[in-house]
Amino acid sequence: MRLAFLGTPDFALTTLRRLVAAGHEIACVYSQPPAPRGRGQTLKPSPVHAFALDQGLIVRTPASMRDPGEIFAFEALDLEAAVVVAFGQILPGEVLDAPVFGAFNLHGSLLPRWRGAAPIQRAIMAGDAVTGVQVMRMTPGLDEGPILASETLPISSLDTAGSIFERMADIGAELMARTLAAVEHGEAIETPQPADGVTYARKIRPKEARIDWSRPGLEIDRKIRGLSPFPGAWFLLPTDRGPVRVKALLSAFEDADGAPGQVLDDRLLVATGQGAVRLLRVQREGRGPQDAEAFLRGAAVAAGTRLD
RNA sequence: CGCGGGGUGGAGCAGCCCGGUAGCUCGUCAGGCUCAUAACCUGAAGGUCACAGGUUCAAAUCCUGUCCCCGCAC
Repeated sequence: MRLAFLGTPDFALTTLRRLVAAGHEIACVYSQPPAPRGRGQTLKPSPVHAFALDQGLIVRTPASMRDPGEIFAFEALDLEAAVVVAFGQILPGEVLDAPVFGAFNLHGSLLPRWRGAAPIQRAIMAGDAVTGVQVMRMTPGLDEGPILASETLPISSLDTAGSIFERMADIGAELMARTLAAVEHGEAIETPQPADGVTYARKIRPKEARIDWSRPGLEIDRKIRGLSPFPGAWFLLPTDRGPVRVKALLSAFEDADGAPGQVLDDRLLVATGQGAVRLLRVQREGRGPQDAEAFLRGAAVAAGTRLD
């Protein structure tokens, strides 16, 4: 089919690759404009943008798809369908209606639960045992369109946002490819979302990444895994040279008691407001991520240490 | 030129400020001990201290430049 692809991060790139491999004609790729991110303030194209350039695809990075000129250009593409995955912008109705078959979005939750920006992270932080990935027809409302395809994924106690993203990207890409084929052949079935069970997945803000050890251990464990690897739940570790910021990337809840923030053994078991959390993978500032074992080899944390 | 941290045997780190024999926790190999353990004991191999210059009697350490990695901010 003749498609436009709208997406930005690696998660979206997986689907774009799949659609290219499936032989679809990618009339244009849209992505968020290069921003001065990373160290050094350099302008860096998004993963989708970089891939598109590499493939020789046409790329557009408008600041807003609501711009009348952009809408006009989009309509002029004469599309059969638009595929949207983690694009990062709300699309106006004119854009959604422009392609013959409409616009389809890949979403990382079992709708209507976790509509919005950060469904995977919020599902883990809420302690959901199951999540999923779905293809939905886009409508003007926020993630309110009918569902065309759905696949569930269990969330284990050792899953992180990163591990779920990884699995979901592959499954989702496949799901989107199959759904487009069905749409093309007029075999797609659209099911409206249930009216009940609507929740919203607020965007992750760096501010919420600081660990408050007085919170219940289960909640802290979920936060650690839900925010891993990005932005990463963190705390301060006292050292000879002052407090060092350490990210917790993986953890497990354990039943143990102590003053919140106090380390209970020499293997990073930390007391919380209720129960304890064992840190399994960490990253201190300036260093790369490492398993607790490796971390402790170079920087032993004695029982009794108070984390902040 | 946004701010900051880092590159030291296979892994993780200390040493650098105040130049002067390469250190710690592990891993590996050999041997010993134990019913057993992330167990313990003995011994061994393994490093041009990221790279290139400079200063010095002497540089991991001080100075200059380059490459790579990471945290914040976004």
